[in-house]
Amino acid sequence: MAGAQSDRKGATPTLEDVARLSGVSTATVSRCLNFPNRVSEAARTRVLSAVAELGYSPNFGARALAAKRTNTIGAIIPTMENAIFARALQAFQEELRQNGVTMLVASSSYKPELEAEQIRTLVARGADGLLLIGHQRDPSLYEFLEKQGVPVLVAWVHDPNVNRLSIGFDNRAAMAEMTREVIAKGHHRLAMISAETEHNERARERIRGAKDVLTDAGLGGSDLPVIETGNRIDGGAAAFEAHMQADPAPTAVLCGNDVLAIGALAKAREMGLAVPEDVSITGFDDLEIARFTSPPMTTVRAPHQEMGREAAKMLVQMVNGEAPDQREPLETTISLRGTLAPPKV
Amino acid sequence: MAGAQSDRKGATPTLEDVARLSGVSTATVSRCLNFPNRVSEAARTRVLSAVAELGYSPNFGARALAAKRTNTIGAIIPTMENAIFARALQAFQEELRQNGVTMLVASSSYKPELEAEQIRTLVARGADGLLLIGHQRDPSLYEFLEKQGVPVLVAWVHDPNVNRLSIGFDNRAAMAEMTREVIAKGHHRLAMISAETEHNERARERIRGAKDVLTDAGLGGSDLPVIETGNRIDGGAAAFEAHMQADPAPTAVLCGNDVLAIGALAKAREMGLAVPEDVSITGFDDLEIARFTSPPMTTVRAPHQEMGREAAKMLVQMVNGEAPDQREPLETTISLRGTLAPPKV
DNA sequence: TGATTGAATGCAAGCGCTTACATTAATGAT
DNA sequence: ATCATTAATGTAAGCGCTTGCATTCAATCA
Repeated sequence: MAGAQSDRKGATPTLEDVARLSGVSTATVSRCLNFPNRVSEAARTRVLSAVAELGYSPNFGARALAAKRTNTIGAIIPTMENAIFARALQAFQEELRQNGVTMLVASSSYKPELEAEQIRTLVARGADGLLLIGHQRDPSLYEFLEKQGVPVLVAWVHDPNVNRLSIGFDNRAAMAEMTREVIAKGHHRLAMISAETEHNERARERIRGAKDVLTDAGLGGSDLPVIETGNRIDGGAAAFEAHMQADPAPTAVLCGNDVLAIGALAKAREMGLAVPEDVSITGFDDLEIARFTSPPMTTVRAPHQEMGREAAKMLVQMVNGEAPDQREPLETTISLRGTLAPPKV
Repeated sequence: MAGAQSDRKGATPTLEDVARLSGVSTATVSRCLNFPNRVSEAARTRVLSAVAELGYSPNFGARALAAKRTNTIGAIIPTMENAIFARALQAFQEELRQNGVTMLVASSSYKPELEAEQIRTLVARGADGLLLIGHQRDPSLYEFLEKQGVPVLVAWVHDPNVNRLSIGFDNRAAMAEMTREVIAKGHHRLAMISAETEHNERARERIRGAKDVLTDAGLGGSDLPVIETGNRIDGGAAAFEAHMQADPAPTAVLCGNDVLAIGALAKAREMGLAVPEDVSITGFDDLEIARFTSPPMTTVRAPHQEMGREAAKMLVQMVNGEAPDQREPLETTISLRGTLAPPKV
């Protein structure tokens, strides 16, 4: 009765149907599909035409079960609502697709417990590898992944002190460079608006970068007023307002990212403060909109698309059992635009 | 020898290991995990503690193969870079998660061929159901999905003339309402900036909505100047500039979405035109940033999160073989803010 | 010519789970 | 006490694919 059940018309064709139609064994069909050059030319053409004729498409579950591999890579990002992750992810997905692997995304809303759950879910779903943002998370998660044999790549950071493959830029150095630009304009009283740092090393590193430079310049880095807030425009606006209550008020406000900076800029306008005459504002990320604010935003440009693409390449290697080299940090640049100028005298 | 291979320590535990440890059959373990109330209290506690002790987690491929179901739902959106899809997707994912289903996303970059490929990929990957944006696509794709038995839900539109389950709002009516607001302010010369309409019925419907109202008001709807452009800020800026070359120039520019409107607004400023004194601008979507532009943007608010959440609920029903009712269109509202005012006399 | 080799293929044993069906135990109705 | 009914569990047959090993056959070598 072999094959009787798959003879029913209408049923999804199986490997066996293809084998029967092309007059070879299922093993040959399987090999033909997975390692085309392991079968003879003749067999290959017969199989391929049978595949086309039947409209055969391999069953994912069966393949995963037998091959112990799903050709799926998971990505967990803090939020989809920030264009910056979206853009990197888009590039990541495109590159994966070219390699025949599918992306599984989840977002953690910046919550570690949720992220832990997502990690377990994606692993249970058979992700062959995982892309995570930032190194910081409970060590037991890394142990879990190690035990499960799921390779991990960490993106968005570059920290030579951590011995784990990553692809990213140096958040601390980037913010330091921006801070140097700011004090080079003659600012002495700075303030900073940051994303919440508790579970976010990128945010912390950016603050450190700013403080480093201020300290070196004898401007008391440890005294830098920093307000942490959620990554939303209104959070940036509120923090800016709070900073400007200080007396004397800062002449420049560094923002940990563009979303916060846009909020700050909007609030400045609302408060009747001219930017950059009364106060300078800087961002980080270089979202598309940064070129269209009024005045256009001075911000840090990080190569998000490149990061996504490279991440995909590395991860593909990793799930294939190769060990890619740790990359050098990606370059960031300062986009000098209208929101930064010397302070009034 | 049963189970000999899974006795090796270190290997991932299987259902059989759990069964052995808890002294029941694999069938009982399986039932306990999938339908807890089909097994006795006693068995349940034993099984559950065995699961915990072994750190058992079901094998995805095996489960998919045996159950012919993956508990995965695919979503294909035009782009991740627009916050509006991201927000809906986030809500969609959250709701799915609560129902134990995982989301598989792909983005098509507004390209039909790419979308077709993504649809096939997601189906091959075992998606139990699919969320798609808009009705418009090659009929053969719908046939394919039908043949594969994969239920589809279409979001972002509500068209009573199409006999296919959908969740969304009435793009045409929403834009009509906005247009009515505009002419109620006394505008006679309008222009419109739209996303590219070729494969985008939402964009087309919005244009129609505007024209409907103008025609009814005796303002020659069919003469409405419309410029189509890519969904980017700079596209909106360029289109705005082009519209303003007309003589006489329009006194109000309707934009098909907020991204375009932000571009228009930025260009107006650059051209030295005051908004809303010299020209009114309206958007569509109500992105977070719409409240923070200068002046704040008058736009159409659509309930994206609700749409995402409802879509998830409906799709979960659908993959469970239930047939949810077609929902009424979701309500849109006009957010009247600063970019709309009567024209100068 | 016979032995050796390697490429191409086939055979068949799983991969780990679900579920139809069979079996047993417990309950209630008569 | 008897039988029908229901609840709980077990048995075992797949689900559709991959892959180790065995087999075949033609080419190559001594």
